[in-house]
Amino acid sequence: MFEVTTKDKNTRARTGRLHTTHGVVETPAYVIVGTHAKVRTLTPEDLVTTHTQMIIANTYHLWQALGEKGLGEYPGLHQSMGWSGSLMTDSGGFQVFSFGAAREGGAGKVGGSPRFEKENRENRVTISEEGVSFLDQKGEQHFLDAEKSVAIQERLGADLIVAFDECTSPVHSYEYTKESMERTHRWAERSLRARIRKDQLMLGVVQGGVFEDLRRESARAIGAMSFEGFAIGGAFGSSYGSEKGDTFRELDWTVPLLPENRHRHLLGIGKIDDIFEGVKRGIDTFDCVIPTREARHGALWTRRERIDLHKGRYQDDREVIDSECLCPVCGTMKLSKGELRALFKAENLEAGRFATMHNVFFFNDLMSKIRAAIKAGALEELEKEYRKN
RNA sequence: GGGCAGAUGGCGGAGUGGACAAUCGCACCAGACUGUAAAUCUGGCGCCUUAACGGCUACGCAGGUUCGAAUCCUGCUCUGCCCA
Repeated sequence: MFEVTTKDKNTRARTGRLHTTHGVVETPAYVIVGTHAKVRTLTPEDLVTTHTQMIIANTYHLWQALGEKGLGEYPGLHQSMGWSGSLMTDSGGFQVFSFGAAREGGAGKVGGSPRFEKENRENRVTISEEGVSFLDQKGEQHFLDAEKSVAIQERLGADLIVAFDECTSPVHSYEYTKESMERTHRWAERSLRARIRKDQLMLGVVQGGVFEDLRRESARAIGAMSFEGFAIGGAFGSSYGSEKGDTFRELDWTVPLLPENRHRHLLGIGKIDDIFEGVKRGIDTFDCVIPTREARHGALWTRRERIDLHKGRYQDDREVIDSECLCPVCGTMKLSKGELRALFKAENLEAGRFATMHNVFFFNDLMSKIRAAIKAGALEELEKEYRKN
């Protein structure tokens, strides 16, 4: 159940409370990614000290890791992770893209170039009306469809689950995107029908790529279904990161067509600027690997800059990452950039953990400040503090 | 004093007559990362040139052999080990 608690006067931004079986998520909120039922490098205690409200795990990866037998005996994500807060699982729909079109198309879902140029790049996914067949590295096929995705998600036991969908690529044609979207709508209905448990919330996923009429059509279709909430997924393509005007136009097209009093999630986004853009367009929750992955890669987010600790200039830096930050690393340990850099250089695994703690705290703190700003009618001022240009 | 081994780009360390400005690793520089096949990947890394399959200078120093030498020869300098 979701309730809107405050509405911004100038934008579609709002604060809210998402009630799950494991508590209340104050929104707007950042959902921290823990694909394999673990937020990489962090302990369960770290999740608490970083003020994490909700974590998202992944259906496809856990299904593959656990197997049918493992799933049957699985104690549930909460117990497995030692996490008593709110959890969600993605449906596996993103893997339809990341193992499929992303590999052969050479595009990320937000445009751009292939990330691993040397790897073999054949599409390992076969999509049909029924579902999706994934070819693993041993050459075996694994079939996932709406019913199976929901069944797995019910076994995993997150508070919030996602209807099975196909995440399309920004380089997909209009014709393909339309065909895929319509199929995703059918999968959405199948996902709803496949539910057995009553204690989980389910999000339907709006697709439609970068095409306005498809996005609107998808928002209307998915928005009319009996989901507890809605997610916006797929390609943002050319709109993403553009300098002017059209940034997140997909949200302008879709959010107004979704039920006002239900939860809205933006799948797989984002960075600081994206968060503000999303919040202003009425998004309640976000999930993204940026805080955790970039932390492991040595990149630290602060209000003023993004610090790449691998740079030699931080070798003898005695300052903490961010003197204003109250995270365990900056506020309590007071670890300097030079010290943290040394840990990275020594390949000490604590480096990734400390960096992740900082970034996760940072994004959770950003959301907290956004909530306060919306309530105070000061969202614009807050945004200026975080966006220098 | 004698014997042996070795001196290569910021460091380590390949190369032992042409395809070497020189494998590779580290360090460094730049970039990427957005529902995680990612604690990862890409590019650069002698100097000049916007750049180059362009020019220049280079493999301890000085000569020599050769069409051609980081690679062979001679001497020198230095370093390590061994014997006196």
